[in-house]
Amino acid sequence: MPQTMTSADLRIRNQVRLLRAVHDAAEPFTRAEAARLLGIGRNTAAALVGELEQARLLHEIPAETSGRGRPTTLLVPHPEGPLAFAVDFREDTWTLAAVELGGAITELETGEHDRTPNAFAEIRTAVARHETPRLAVLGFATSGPIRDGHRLHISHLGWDEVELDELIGPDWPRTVIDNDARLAGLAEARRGALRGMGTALHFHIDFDIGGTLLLAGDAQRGGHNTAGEFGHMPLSGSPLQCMCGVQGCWSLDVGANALIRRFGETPGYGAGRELAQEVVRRAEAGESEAGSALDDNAAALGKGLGALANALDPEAISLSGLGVDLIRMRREVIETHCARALMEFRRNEPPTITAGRLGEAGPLRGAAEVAWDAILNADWVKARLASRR
Amino acid sequence: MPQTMTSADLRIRNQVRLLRAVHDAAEPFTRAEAARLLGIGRNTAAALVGELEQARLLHEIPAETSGRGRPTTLLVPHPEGPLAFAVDFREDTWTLAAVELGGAITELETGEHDRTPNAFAEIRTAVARHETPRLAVLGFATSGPIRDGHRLHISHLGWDEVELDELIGPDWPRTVIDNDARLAGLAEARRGALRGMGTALHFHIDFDIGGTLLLAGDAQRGGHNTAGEFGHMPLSGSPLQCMCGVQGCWSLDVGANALIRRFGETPGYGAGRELAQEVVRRAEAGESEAGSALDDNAAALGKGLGALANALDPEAISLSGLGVDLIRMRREVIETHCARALMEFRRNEPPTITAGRLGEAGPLRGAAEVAWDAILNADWVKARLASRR
DNA sequence: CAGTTATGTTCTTGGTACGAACATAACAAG
DNA sequence: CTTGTTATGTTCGTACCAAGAACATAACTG
Repeated sequence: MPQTMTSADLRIRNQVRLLRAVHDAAEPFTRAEAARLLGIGRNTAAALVGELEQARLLHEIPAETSGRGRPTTLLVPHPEGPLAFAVDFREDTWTLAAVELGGAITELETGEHDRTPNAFAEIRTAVARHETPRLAVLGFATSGPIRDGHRLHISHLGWDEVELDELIGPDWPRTVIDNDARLAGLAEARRGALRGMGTALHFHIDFDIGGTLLLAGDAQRGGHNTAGEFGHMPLSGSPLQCMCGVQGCWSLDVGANALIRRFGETPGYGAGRELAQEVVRRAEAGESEAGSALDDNAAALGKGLGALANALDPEAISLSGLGVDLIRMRREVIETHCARALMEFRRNEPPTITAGRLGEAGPLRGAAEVAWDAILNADWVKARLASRR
Repeated sequence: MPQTMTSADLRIRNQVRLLRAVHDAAEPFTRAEAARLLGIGRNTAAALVGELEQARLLHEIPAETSGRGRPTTLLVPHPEGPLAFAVDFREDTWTLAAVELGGAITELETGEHDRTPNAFAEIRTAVARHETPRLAVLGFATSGPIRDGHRLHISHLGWDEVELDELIGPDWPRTVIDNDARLAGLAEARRGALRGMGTALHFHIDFDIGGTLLLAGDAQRGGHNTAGEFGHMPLSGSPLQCMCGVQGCWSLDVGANALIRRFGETPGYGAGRELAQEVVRRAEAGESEAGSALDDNAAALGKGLGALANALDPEAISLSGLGVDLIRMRREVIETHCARALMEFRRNEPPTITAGRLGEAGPLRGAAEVAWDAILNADWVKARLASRR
């Protein structure tokens, strides 16, 4: 509500703040705590909550009493309240889940797909199978950049700027779509390792590196919605040509493709991920060639992270995908090379480098976040309150 | 005002929005236009403006009548309203200026300094010479990172993490300090080449490269206030060791130091800037060795810009310092190498690369912006309204 | 069992923006 | 020169909001 603001909008605004607080909180809180949190009176809080309860957005349940004072109620999502559906669309499979206010997630269905845009229709059917009047919004995580918000490019499926407006038609629920690496980062920023950070970075390391800059819990999208291709900066000095059309990309030295290339296989997609996992297993088993491949990967990763830290000064950096393995097995290599790439004056407070806390669920959780973001605003809440009185 | 919000705060909020609009507008606007802009009624606008006039924050002057309708007034800064002072602190000199709401700037004094922290005391004296009750806040642009907002490091003056809290004491006016490259970028984003951009980058090219990421008109500061050291990423493949302690920095190939090194001089500070300017002049005169040095500089610049564009997806990039010369004389080289470093799928909409519009005044104008930012908020305006009724 | 404490509830109050109706000062057309 | 048109200013009554004070309530404590 950056624009007009009447006293009636004030109420809505506080209700949105309250819903947002409930959604973002790590633990449920009581109505009295909510009043303190928002800086409003107990009487006002009661009025806000009352209306939200009527609109089936919040529900009050008796809080287990602790200490003195009149017992109060815990604010929880309404059992008949709106749901966000979240879809994680991967190379061969998809997952559909329902997410309540507050982030509680229930997996609804998973399926395989044929790697063609038909998959979207299948997913729409799956959504229909689980559709309920409670469904309010759908978040969709895919891979590859979505230019200008509607042209989807997934190179490993051979999708060349597929027009999303044709795949996601008017029969779809309200839908928000974004790419997996960005959404995984967003999820870490909201509910994972990057929670509470003002400036942070997240990288998902798969075949190559995708990532996102997170500022105050929001993922940055760039001018054409294609921000985040950190893997395509020449940060580790590779002499090779990248499939993206540029020479020397960081992704040539970090990720599954780099591991595979080391063992004489042609980088690409498909079975490459399993090959990379095998390299990790062998390295864990102590095989020296595999270990040294991991060393190189970790060194290049660290070097790039240090360079990015110079420019962007993150408080913390989280990793997902292969990054989790690298940090588990080669933390020291990463940190050493990161420090070496950091400007000297900042080596005494390097960014924390950590594994993401949401693991494989990152993109799905991130999709849920952007879905909820799309409705946790004055306009939607206002309409909801008006329709349910 | 993210926290409490009563109906009284609503008025303040709208008044801040109005002041912000006046400050940010390219051209003055009338009271009726203001009402439309803020989405409020004419009556409300009259009330807001009336109070702001009484607080000597806004002034109404008759607008030259155009077309039909009752004549209205133009909203301009109050002639006795608050002033921000802005300081640009450079290698050997400083400039002090006064800036009104809306950005109108008056230079007050310039001076030289002895390159020691004494300079701050001299500047404080100069401020005192021009001090008026109208002075509300001081913005200060310096060079070098200011860690955690209070430890200033200026390597070319040999200042190693000077404690700002000792230099800027309680006898100073309310003071906001930041580094020149970041402030120059902010100024471009607010009043220059990057105006209105959601995502943009600015780079100041001097001995090396400093810059800032600008999102929705705000410069990003990072977790320790040291974001912006883009020059210390290995973007152009230099094999050399950088003075910052890292190998391969972009700054080794772009900027005055790179030009100087090419001609056998030791990079460093002092006379280097003039040497670099001489190289530029010689190149303009057609001297081939100088021209080729410029080519290399421009190529490395373009390459780095492309890499950064992949990651951050700016709509536009502006340059200051030596960058202005490079873009004037070698635009094509920069753009060619930028395109080459861009991922293929985005080469058809590369970021606009342009010279900054504020030239040498960038840091000063940026300092004025952060100074005004510090007071154009609910708390300050509320206090001002309360004290002047 | 009485006192303490934290919270819920009720009612009054000051303040806000809005809408409608009217006033005003320019221009335009005859 | 007069009358209509147009955009803006002004006044007044209305709906709404959050705050504050006073009181009620339900636990715990000693």
